[in-house]
Amino acid sequence: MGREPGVAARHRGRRAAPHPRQRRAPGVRRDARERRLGADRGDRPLPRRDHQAVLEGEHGPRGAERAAGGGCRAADRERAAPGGAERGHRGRPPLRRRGLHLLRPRGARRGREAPRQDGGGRRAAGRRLRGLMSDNPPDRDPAMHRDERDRRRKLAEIEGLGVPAWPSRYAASHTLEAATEAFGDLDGPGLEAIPEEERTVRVGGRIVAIRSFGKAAFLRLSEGPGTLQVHVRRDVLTERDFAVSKALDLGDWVGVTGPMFRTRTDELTVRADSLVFLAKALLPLPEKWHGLADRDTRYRQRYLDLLGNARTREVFRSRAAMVSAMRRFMDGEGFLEVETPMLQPLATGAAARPFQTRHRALGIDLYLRVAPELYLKRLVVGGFPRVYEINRNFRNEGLSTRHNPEFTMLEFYRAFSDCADMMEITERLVIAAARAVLRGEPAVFGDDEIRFEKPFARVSLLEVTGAALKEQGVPLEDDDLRSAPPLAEAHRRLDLPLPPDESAGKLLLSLFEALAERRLVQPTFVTGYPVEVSPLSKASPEEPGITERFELFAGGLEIANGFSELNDPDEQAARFGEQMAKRQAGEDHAMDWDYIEALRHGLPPTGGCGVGVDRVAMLLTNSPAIRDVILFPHLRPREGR
RNA sequence: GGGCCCUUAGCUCAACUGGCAGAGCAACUGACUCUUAAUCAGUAGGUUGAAGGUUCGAUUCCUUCACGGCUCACCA
Repeated sequence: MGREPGVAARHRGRRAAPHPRQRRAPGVRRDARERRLGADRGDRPLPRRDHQAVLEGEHGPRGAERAAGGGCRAADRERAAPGGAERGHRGRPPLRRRGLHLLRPRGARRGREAPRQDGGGRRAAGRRLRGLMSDNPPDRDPAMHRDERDRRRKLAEIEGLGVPAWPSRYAASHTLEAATEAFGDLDGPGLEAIPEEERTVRVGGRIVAIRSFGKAAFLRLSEGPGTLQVHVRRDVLTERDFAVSKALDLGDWVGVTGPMFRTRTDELTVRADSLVFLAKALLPLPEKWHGLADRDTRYRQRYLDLLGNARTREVFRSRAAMVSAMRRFMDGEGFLEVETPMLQPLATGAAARPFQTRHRALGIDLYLRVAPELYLKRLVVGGFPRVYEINRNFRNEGLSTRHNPEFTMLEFYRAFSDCADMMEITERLVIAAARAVLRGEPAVFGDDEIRFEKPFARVSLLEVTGAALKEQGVPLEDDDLRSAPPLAEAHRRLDLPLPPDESAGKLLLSLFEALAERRLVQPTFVTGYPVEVSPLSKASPEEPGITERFELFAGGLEIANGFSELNDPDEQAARFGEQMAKRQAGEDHAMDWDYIEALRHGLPPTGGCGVGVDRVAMLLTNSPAIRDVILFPHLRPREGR
């Protein structure tokens, strides 16, 4: 609420003196100026059903009505008493809501008759509904877009013609995409050579462009990934269908039946022999040239973004393709897809602040999970040696271009595997995901080109951080990179804030994140994470302070984190204990005795890995912000207004 | 929470050093039966985010606030 249009509408409603408008009988031709939305492609394909119906003889207005009437009752009534529904509306002026004239001093001054009709029970119901939604009198309701009045008037015109305004069903013979595919290969003469019945289609879509010529018009329909032009002619349509066509607005949904042909400019087009009204858009489409540009509106009203911006639709198609490729890959590797609790009594598996909630019946507090990790490993204990889950995690932290409070992670575990195996499979997984979206092309991410090709670089945390420090003019010896005081000194010299826990491991990781992470553009496995920052990974037998763990970076983003799972229950209990002892402000660690008990039943040597699905989607769709790959990202709630 | 930036018609944006607030698109009225950002003629649409200050005069300069963005911090 409180979006710009509403605010402006409020001002206008209060003080603007609308220009007097001629009253017209329903169905009278409206303006003939053309309107249009930038041509684009739609998104979802429509289910193909009854595609043959039209080709089996349901041509013409009759058939169209039948389809529009949702079957039936409405259409049958219509046939029984043509124009019957019209009577109730005939003679009424177009929709104006009662009391509007009070706000129109100029019109009144000019002596123009103030509109004061009720518009029928349906109108009244709509008004009551709006009354419920808002404390404002309807005519100054800020929720009423300035264009909505006109659109409601046209809706009334359509209803006044006896046409069902909100039919239930539409039996298309083709999706727009399918119709284009079926006839797109034929040129004009080629189409003419086919009998009309055989090139007749029944298609539906949203009107995204109207170019009107008084007695004829071109409509551009959009539906799913398809788009198709429709030619409307007065000498072809029934009088009523033509009247409906004159009352259409951009954004409305219609269906048409007629033969395909090619225009003089060679565009594949349906000649509308009949036209069915399917649904009204009371609010206008996003702006036609620039699309929807306002970031905030794009996120808050994603449907408008999808409607107006082909690029947005493409991003989310790519994301879907990527996720299904990941799923196919895991299935192909013999992993079992599982679902583990989102509501957990303890938020474990990652060091992050959880969201807290309450279960009434049980009388307990629960947390939204921060990671599925410990549950998935319980499943390995239970005898599912390969499991994975693609699902949401919730972390009660700040929002940024790389963080959304809920994000999607693919997490998988494989028995008899270690960190190195996990790197190998992660590499193949990420390449498979990239291939599904990019089809072999390198990923363009900002100014960089990222090549998801075997083998990904491998580098140790010590090496890469040491090199970055050296470049910053703060060279440290290997020993110093493992020791807290020199690492803390490096922070001071580089004017970096110290992490709350000043262990050597945290300090090293802090320097890595500050100096090195962003520069890992090509896919790179970083290995050798200190034990202090890896409480769930197994320590290396050779280097006691170092774990068998890796993180994968690309485009400067962390996209995966995997390790040899710590399966010694005593060691795990000790690590949890250390964490609790060191508990810092904000860090909310807990001893998960239930998990320890599971480990005591014996977890085989297991490798695990989590992949940030949103982050990978960012890389593969060249999206600089995580919000661009999440359909409905979290935003600060709108205030005031 | 800190820093920087933005806010002008429904949308996208102009408006010189402080001097009558504009355009395109959308809307509305009219013309037009093959258009492709169709075209043509006309109409309407603004408390320039809010409040205060400086000034003869504020969209413009100053202060505060609000909304939004970016960024930093937080985020094993």
